[in-house]
Amino acid sequence: MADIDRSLVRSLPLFANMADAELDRLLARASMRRVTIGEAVFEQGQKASQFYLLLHGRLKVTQVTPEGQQIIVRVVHPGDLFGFAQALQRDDYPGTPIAAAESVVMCWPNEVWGNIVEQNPHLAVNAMRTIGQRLQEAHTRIREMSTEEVERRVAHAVLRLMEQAGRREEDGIHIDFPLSRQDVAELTGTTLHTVSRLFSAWESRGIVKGGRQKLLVRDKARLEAMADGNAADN
Amino acid sequence: MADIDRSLVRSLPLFANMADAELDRLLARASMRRVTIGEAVFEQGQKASQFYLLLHGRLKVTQVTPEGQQIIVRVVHPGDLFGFAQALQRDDYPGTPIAAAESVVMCWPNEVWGNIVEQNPHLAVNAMRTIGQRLQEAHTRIREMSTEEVERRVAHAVLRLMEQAGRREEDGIHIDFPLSRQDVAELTGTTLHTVSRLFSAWESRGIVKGGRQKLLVRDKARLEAMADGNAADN
DNA sequence: ACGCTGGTTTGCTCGACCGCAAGGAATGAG
DNA sequence: CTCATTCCTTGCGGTCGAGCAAACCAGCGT
Repeated sequence: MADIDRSLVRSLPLFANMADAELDRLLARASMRRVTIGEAVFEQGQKASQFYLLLHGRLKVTQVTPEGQQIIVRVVHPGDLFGFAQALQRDDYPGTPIAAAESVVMCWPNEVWGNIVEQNPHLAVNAMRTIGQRLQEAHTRIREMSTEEVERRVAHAVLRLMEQAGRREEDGIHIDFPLSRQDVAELTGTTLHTVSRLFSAWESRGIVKGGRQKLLVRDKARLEAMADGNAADN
Repeated sequence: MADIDRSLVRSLPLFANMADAELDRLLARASMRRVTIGEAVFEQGQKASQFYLLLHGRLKVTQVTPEGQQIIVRVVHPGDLFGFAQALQRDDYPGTPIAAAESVVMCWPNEVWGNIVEQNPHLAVNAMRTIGQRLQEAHTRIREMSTEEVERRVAHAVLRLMEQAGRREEDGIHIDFPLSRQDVAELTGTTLHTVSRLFSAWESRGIVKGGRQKLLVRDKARLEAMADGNAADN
């Protein structure tokens, strides 16, 4: 396998304060893979043999319930770890990461993890922070789903996507990967219909501008006001 | 401060494969504290200076929204770590752990964490597993809140409590700490009224038996059937 | 024993949101 | 260009569960 260039990952916070030599050693055992839109990196329930890092693109991690209902557990952004199942003490993957945009992932065999941690506690600490952050996000989501009604939840979700995947454009901030109404519904625990209705309403008030698998936030302030519960009609 | 006996924690999975000497060194830096029912170990938003381990008792970790709505983020059982805010890259505590029963906690100053990890990667790995498990539980809860209607969610929550805090009794399995309807509501994202109604209905069908801050599961199988969506009336 | 406090039960009403259904627009394939 | 697929919109009716209100009850302190 061809060597992987250090510069690809050097800037990631995960590898901050890791010596070049260490990093090279780590990269020597990694492999890379392209994932085309709609393709799954691995499948829920499959035996977990590797763990992954997203270099480029965007993934949505989905879970399906026994009844066939689907939800999006989280969105993976460049620089995020995912599929670290064995760190979670399980031998199968709990979800399916699907490429929402053309993506490039990097992966290591599971056994590497033990070595890494032994030799480089920094990385372990960083990884733990990452997982900790996930945990907090999850709790935030639980709190929102428990206490807020749909409109506010969706507003929050959109704002979060904006932070994580927003891209400045002439007339607002664009969510920088294909995102359907259905996706937003699965992120917020509602239905595609309700999301569509909400977006329509917001668009007529000039807060956002929608499109096929597209979303543009024009008035961040008003959206935040809504998310924070200020009724804010007009 | 008096020495803390190794036997108190030896059996915890968190400290599995940790040498006695190491463990003693760790315990030497720990302190212990009793928490009486209703008392908070620390408060949400407070600066995080220590991290904790629950030795005995039961805690419910609550968060309050800006609007004053309260939810229970999770229940802490003996042997669980909690308040590991700095591992999550934040300097304040995200929630308030309140004693639901008389409890004993153990705690360490934050700085200790770094040393521990450096000297004992095992512990880091174990801690990560713990957090990973939390994350999974959170995702499970998100999935349930997204896809299941209230009755099934509550059934799931009760079953989980049963696993974690159940105690065999003559005529069923008793949840071994004071748990109000309100608590269950805050765990499942519903209202005390709805929970009360559900429990009444279940009781009349012989599935559970309620009491003031008490709950006894008489027919686990039927409860599981309900949680799994089998309508199961009769 | 008495009255308080905090937990629980239960009825009623109403609204947010889901689910269905039908149609419309954008995109890609042949 | 046309067709098919996929995504989006919108109307309508039904319902689950929230919210309010009023009792009720158990346990505690005095």
